[in-house]
Amino acid sequence: MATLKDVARLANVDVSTVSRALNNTSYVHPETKERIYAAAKELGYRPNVIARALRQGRSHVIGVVLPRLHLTIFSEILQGIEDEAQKHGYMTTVCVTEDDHKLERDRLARLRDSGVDGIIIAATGRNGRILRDIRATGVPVVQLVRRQEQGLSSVIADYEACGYDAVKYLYEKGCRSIGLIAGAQHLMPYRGRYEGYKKAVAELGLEEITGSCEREVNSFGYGYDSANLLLDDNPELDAIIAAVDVQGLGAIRAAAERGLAIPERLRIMSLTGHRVGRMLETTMTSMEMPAFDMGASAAQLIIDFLEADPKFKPSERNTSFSSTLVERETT
Amino acid sequence: MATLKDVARLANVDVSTVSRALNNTSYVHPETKERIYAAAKELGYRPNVIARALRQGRSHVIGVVLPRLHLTIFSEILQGIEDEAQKHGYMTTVCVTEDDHKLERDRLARLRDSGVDGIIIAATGRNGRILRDIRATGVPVVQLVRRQEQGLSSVIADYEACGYDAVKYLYEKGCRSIGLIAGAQHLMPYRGRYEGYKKAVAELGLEEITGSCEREVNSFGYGYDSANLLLDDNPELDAIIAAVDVQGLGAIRAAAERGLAIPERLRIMSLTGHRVGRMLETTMTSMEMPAFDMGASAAQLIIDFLEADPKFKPSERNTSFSSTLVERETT
DNA sequence: CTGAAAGCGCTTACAG
DNA sequence: CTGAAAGCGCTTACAG
Repeated sequence: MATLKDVARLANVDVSTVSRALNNTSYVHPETKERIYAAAKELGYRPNVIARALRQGRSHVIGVVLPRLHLTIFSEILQGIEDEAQKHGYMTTVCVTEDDHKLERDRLARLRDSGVDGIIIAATGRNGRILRDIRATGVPVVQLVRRQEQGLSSVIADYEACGYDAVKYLYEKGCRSIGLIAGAQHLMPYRGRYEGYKKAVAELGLEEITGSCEREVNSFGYGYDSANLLLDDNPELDAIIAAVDVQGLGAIRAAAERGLAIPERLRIMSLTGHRVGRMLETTMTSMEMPAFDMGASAAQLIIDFLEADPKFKPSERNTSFSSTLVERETT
Repeated sequence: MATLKDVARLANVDVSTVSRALNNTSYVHPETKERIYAAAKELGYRPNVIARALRQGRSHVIGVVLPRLHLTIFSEILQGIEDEAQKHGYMTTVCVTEDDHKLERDRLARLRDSGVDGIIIAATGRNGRILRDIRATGVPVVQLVRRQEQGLSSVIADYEACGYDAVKYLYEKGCRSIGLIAGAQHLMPYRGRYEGYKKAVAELGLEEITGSCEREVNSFGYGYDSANLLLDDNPELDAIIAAVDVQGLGAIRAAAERGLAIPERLRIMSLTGHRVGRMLETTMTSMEMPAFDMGASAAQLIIDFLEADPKFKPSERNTSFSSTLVERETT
């Protein structure tokens, strides 16, 4: 690979001049510039980003830490992050934690040591100390989807409204026995959805019916088992609200196995719609959050911070997006 | 952040000694070592990987280029890659191309310039030249899933056997009019599956019935439209083979809309099973490739190359994995 | 067994 | 408008 030095030699100038010309970082005589560009082109010069990173103390890499990608909203969110990052010349490096806080800790350590410029994370909520330590060294950290920590910026959706609106919607459809697959209550999205559900159920004078099980929360099995428990305990149940789409798939499957007609006998919906809901034998009603925009927004937050004047670094910011109900066949 | 220099000062030795002690790269007196470890610990020293990368000319990052992650086998494959990479101290940076060769070209350029040590790619097949150029600079390149180029190592599945076995299986189930959703014939997995299908159909004396449409190939819509075309043109059709799961979802949906009972009236299966097949209202039969292992194997190939003695760099290697039929409810 | 020096490829004050 | 020099934080021959 050709280096700055090679270009400098060919163009008959100093490396510093080449650097200035190529980066447009200060005035260079047009003729000199011309020569430099020609030389760079001839040699197929590509700047060594590692050397640049070392010198500038900036790697132009954003670390992204997510629980999982497959069959979750996170793969759509990630697209938003990458899109925004690429636009501004940043690369992205993604770590998947499976919601295991030890894995998460390990990945965060690696990211820190690998010199990422910023971190976007949908956290387990068990590594707040590390996140704050990282933040304290000047590396911006943005919480995504889950606002688990105080003092760190965040981009989330309005989960409480999701839960609330879903109940109201199902009530209007005629449902009077509405079950919620509750999820992990130490994670704010699940907690928020439950709070909204609870509020609506109370307002409507309905019974609170929630179910959960011991399996990994963001999974088909969790939805399947929880739906079965709900249906066992509440034979009169006429609606199930799942927190996320894969849980909804599990609930649909459970209903199918029991021969419960959807939506006539049992209505099912998810509070975190993503693409899969539209692709089913019976398409699934869901609350859809603007996943792509949320990802882009998180990346924007990081980049704003990084590109800001060191004297005026933006402070903590918390953004909440609204979800919208998309009606399909399961209700 | 503490640097080597800080540690050296505290331990009263030269930075070079600290480096040797911390990296175990040559004998250091036990007592000195002790002092150095203590100093490093006290300062919370973390090596600056960017500086190390610049000095060693190795970044310990593997670039991964994939068409997409959502609802494809690639998310499982990626887990295999990351698992293997992490084990050997490599990070991974993932780019998604949407099978757009311009995007792919751009991402490859970025990866090259960002100094990745190796590249794993499921390519569009339109940037062979660039891939070979990258390979020529000593950066190992492994083709994954799609073996589009000669002269570059690859990890694939036996697509032809998949197509062949699927037809034989359906024939044994009593099917005599078996349609194939063909997919993009310039991509080797689709081509291979078609060849296997063709061979089996010929052996069995059946009619060759294939369908395709103009949409993005790895999508629900492609499966949905193709299935509808197949069913319009061949009312007697009693089986549909989809290349990938999302196409299968599309076919299931199309059948459901037409009121065709699955599997009694129409059998449907996919040749690239991943997790979603088990999560459906009617679970889907599929050929399952060992996705995780394939990813791990690709990463292994890259790492073997990188860790090998410069004088004995391993040469091109092509690995093919077998798929296994998993029978579910759609057949 | 350890130190001093060179250098990876850049950028950026500092002169002039 | 451009050059010379320093330095980012490491590693690694080279001496001794």
